[in-house]
Amino acid sequence: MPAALARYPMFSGLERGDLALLASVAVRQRFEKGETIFIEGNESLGFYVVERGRVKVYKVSPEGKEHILHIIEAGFSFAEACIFFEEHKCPASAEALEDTVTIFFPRVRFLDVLRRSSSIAMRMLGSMAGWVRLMAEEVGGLSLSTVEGRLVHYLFVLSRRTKVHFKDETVLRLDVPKRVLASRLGTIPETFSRTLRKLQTKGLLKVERSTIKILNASGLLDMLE
Amino acid sequence: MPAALARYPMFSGLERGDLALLASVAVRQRFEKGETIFIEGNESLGFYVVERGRVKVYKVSPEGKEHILHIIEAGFSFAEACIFFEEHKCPASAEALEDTVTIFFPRVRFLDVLRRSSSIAMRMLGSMAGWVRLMAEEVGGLSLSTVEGRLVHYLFVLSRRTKVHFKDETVLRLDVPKRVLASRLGTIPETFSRTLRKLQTKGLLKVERSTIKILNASGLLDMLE
DNA sequence: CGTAGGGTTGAGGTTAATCAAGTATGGTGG
DNA sequence: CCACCATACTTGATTAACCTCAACCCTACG
Repeated sequence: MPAALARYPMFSGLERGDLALLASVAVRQRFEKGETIFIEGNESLGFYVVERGRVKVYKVSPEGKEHILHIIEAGFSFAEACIFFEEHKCPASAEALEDTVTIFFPRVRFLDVLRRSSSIAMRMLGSMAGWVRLMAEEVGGLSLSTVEGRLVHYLFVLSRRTKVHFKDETVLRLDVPKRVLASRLGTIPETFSRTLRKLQTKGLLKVERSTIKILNASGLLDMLE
Repeated sequence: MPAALARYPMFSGLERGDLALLASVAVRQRFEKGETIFIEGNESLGFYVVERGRVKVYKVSPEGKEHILHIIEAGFSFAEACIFFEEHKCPASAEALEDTVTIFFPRVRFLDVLRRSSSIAMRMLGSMAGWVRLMAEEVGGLSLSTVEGRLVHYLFVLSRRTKVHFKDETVLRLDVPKRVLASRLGTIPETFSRTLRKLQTKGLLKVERSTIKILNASGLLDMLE
């Protein structure tokens, strides 16, 4: 396991000893598609790195509506912050979007690891900082933009993540059901559908099932600025 | 200076040696009311603890509208996360809301401090985790609530911060101009004003200048659930 | 007394949620 | 292969929230 941990961005480049230390507390966990990993308000037990599969982190409003904060792809971590809260209560819930394998680091033992290795602590700081930035952008985006703007922004980010250039004729594949995407963008499937159609009507892109072809990249990007 | 640092929640209870280490890199900085501390996109130079005064952290939308993410009160820190970003670019801007004194920790020297003291690193992790939680709540609140809900929530948080009980006849003092509050709640002064009036019409509270008297605490709290 | 800034109010338009109904799509059992 | 159903998605009509713009009020202050 130690060497395997180095494959994850969060741990890559760490010394052998650090990796061994991490491995000594790591536990592999499996979740079926749709299975709950933890629920908002419950005690945080530790943090997770996704080895295979995909996880959604979400909050539920008082009225019962679900809003997805993040979709965690294989290779990335989540729930780091929870282990540092005084009452270690999770501020959100997590559920496997597909059959998923995670590497789990139990809270108390992992806190001890952090105290012992400043290299690992620094990685953790970097990882948490990434979350802060992401959420800062999220807050900015949510409060300042329309659904249309958020959707275009999502497509742009998606293209970077899949490492394709965002230009005319580029074809993007929506990797999650549209209703999940709608929740991710803070809206509902109906509005999502209509927004996609509007962009299509304007000739900016073409939708076919779950693939989207960019027809006018500069036109789309103009909407972000 | 070392002993003085222990007054801040972030550093309280640290050993003498850690405090000395911190003090050796700390620098006191002064900002006039309205003065910019840093601007989104610029390189992060370090992180700050507010000794006196108040600071707003905000983002500006493409259309030029400002949205305040946080108001940092005396005693609290901000911009921790920025020093860990690869390109260390600030994801938001900061400006003094009044004459302000900060304790500034330069990035490179502070990173060295973190490597040397795991106690300080753990404090830093705790502090960043606090930001993650705050922003998670913010995202939840922004996307799931109406202005009315956010306003009531703000009043509730304000009462906790000023350590008064949130019940009938409680008088709260808005400690920032209403237009700042509007921005903090992700709206504009007009809507803010109307929302306040609506709550008043419903007999839930009474507004006089910048003080608010709670008339029906349970009625207000019902709106959050 | 005039002006400026913060705040409030009104009319009108836009965005997006809700409710209700319709159209694929993809199994599953016969 | 087809009838059936469940689920995902789409579309339309209606409604509520809230932003925009424009005007107005009030207090402070020269």
